[in-house]
Amino acid sequence: MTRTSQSIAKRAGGQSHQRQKEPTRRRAVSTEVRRKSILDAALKVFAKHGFAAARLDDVAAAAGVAKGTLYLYFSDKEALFEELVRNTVTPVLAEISAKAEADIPIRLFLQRLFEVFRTEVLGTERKLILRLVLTEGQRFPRIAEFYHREIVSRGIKILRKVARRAVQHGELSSDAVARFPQLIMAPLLVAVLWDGLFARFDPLDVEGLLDAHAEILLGRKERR
Amino acid sequence: MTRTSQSIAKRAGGQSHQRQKEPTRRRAVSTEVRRKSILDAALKVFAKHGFAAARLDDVAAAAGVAKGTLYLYFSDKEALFEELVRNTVTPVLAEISAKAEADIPIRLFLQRLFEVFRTEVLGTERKLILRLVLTEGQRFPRIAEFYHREIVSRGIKILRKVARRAVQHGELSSDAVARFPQLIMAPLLVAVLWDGLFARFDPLDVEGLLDAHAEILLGRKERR
Amino acid sequence: MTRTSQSIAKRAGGQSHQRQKEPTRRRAVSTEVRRKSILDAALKVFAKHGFAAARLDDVAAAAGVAKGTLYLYFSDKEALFEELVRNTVTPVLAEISAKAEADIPIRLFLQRLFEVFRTEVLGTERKLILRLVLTEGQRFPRIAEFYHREIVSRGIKILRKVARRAVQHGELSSDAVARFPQLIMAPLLVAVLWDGLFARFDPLDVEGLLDAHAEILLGRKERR
Amino acid sequence: MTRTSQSIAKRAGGQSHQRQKEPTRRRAVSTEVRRKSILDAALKVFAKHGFAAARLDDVAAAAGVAKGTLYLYFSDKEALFEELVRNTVTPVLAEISAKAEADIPIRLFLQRLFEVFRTEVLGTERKLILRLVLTEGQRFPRIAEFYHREIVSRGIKILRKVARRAVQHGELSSDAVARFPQLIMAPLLVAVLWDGLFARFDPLDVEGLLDAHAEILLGRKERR
DNA sequence: GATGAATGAGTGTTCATTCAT
DNA sequence: AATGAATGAACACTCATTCAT
Repeated sequence: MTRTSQSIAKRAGGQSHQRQKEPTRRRAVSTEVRRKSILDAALKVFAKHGFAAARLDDVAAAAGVAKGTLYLYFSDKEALFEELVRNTVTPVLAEISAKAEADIPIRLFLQRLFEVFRTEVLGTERKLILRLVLTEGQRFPRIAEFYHREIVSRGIKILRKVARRAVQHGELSSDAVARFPQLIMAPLLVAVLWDGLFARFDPLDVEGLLDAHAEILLGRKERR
Repeated sequence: MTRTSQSIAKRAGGQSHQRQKEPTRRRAVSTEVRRKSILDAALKVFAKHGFAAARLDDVAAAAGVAKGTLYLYFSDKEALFEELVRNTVTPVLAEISAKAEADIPIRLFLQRLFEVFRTEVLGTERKLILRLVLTEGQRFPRIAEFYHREIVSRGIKILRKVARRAVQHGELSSDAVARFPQLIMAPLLVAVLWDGLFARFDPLDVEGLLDAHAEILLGRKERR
Repeated sequence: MTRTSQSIAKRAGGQSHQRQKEPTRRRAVSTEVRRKSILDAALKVFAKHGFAAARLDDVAAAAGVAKGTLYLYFSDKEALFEELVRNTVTPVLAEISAKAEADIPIRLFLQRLFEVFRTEVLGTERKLILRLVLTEGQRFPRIAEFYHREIVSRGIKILRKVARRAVQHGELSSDAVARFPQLIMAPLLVAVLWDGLFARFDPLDVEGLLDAHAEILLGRKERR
Repeated sequence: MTRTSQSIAKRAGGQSHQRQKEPTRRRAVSTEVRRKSILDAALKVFAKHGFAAARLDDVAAAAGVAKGTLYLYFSDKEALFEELVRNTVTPVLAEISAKAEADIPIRLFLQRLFEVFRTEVLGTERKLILRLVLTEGQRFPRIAEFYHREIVSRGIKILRKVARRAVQHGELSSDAVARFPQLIMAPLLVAVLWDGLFARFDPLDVEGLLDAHAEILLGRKERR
């Protein structure tokens, strides 16, 4: 229930044997490493089976630790899942945000946004996280809220700003996208979902999809 | 594995028009009614907790039947879930298809499509089914495949036809939508997901979203 | 729990419609036939799965009646099982008894006893009943007691009489068999058990076994 | 079907003579002890109710462990039952075999065989195992096969060897027993069955029975 | 009498969580 | 900190029995 893992804090105390800094620091490193390996393992297992059907046994096995060890790093299954989302999620946004600051044409912005999404999300484990948020978020209000606060609303703000500027610059003929920046992201999410649902028997040409999407958003054919 | 012995004939089937005996008809009706009430209950429970976390006890209670009764109608939890999707899914498409047959302007078609989606999906339990397909489909290949075959691929075909016609009629300036009809549906799916994830603290103006979407697709402001 | 089946008794009463003898008698016949077919089915199913693992669904299906019908003939699963044993068991003994009455040499008696056992027990469904008694009897005191009273103790009495006579006639050199007539039957039971346990991969030459057994009992080689 | 994740290494295995760490050895011991207590409990419960009607709840309770613990030691109910048989079964044979090696007169051999059987089987829990094999073996082909391979066929081989030697030595006037060593064991099995079925109201004088049996086999009265 | 849909107590099995080592 | 054996609540599924028709 507590969303912070317990034992890490404890680390300072205990330790009757009077160890000097060396081992402590070594421990500290190894602690972070272990924590990371647990989260990696958890991502694999949660992505494959979903939250409810995922077994902590499998997570522990995949992480190469004992089951009890999980509870030294995360208070329970839910906390592990929530931390998983919190951990993997943030950095991408910064990148996009950075691209938006520069006063580039929206055509270029979209091109880069989609490119980043393709390489940094679809091509990586972030795709799994995103899918987990979409599929499990409803049952995890804290995750939904966190994701909305940290990612969605920020992303929307950025997109809206870019769109407004494009309208002002005459790059976009309507403010539709500025009012509903979700329209920019919708096909990206669909790509993620399609990949999980139908890719097996009907793969999606994501690049083509995003090109077409940009074309529509910009109201004309893009040259690439 | 399962050694089912008791079992009720699946669905009334042919409905041989005029059965003579009262009891038969009464049974048949009552059987269909009960089946329906189980599916209704299942939808509620699955939609709320997801497949894995849903308890058949709750389904039975919500349906007002004993737990064992579920097994007279569905061989196991998975079968119940799959039938749930199969049962609720089909009719909407017909409606949309009908609208597409008439040689109406794409502007009008989109308007009606979105209207049907808002009233017949978002406003009903179909929203829950759709969400279940999106969130659980990955773990239920049969459901994903069924849904793709019966709904998605058909829907895409219809949309593509409409889009092609619109291109020929000069209503659309590019064939982007014809190549990726998913772009038409993407915001609708996002609306469903948003509703489940963020509506609590950041409700989405679906009508506004869809208007803006139409505006973008058509490349100009719509008058409504 | 009641060891008599209920509904058969009821048959006399009820019947508001005033039927004459004809239908009643027809019913009576059909009742007995049905009862028999249920017992036949029960034997198959109990013999295959044992009492606890046998399913009344299967019994009903094999008997060609509805599940509820079983309860018109037998008060519950136990009663059905007990009646099964009671019904099939008795007649063989009479035959053996008959053979014993005649003042035949023990050599001949044994030869005939084994022959009857081979043809009337091992070759028939009685083998299954006997095996059921041996395997399930411990959990069904009433069956064990019934079987002991009706079959075992009577059989022992007969065998003892025959053995005593043989001792008096000098056909047997010791009264060992007269004291423990079980020794005559032991290989027969072993044959039944062996058949169920090991016959698949190590069939038993029952005829050879019984010949050898007779040879030992009589203290010399038999000519056949 | 089963997705066992926790699992304790089956049996200590090689017992690598000298382990250094206390805890390892303590665990090992305690593990073996617990395993044994579960098997003991299982024997009681299976012997009383038979396999199908035995409840693992009862086994766990009798073993003084939680129900889940059973699954740390045995993959499922069947495995528990099979291991039960495998575990308890072997040692007796060695004893008998040992007695057979010595070139003792068959009269003595039988005397000792019966004695061992009375004290080491009838007087112990092995009686229960033997009875379980006889009563449940038909439904457990692996058990039947195992028992045949490990016990029955070996036992028969030993008995046959002894019998042949006795024939050669003129101790037995016929080779009947050599051809069908089952005839030696039959009364022993009958004793086990009788004990379970009829002992309540008609106890069997096993010693007398076996004496009489030896007398018949040897063709003359034994002096004891 | 006969049916078979409905019941619900009962049971094998799983798995998140704890805790002695 | 780490382990992994132990726990026991939880849950899917079964099947003897009932009863309305």
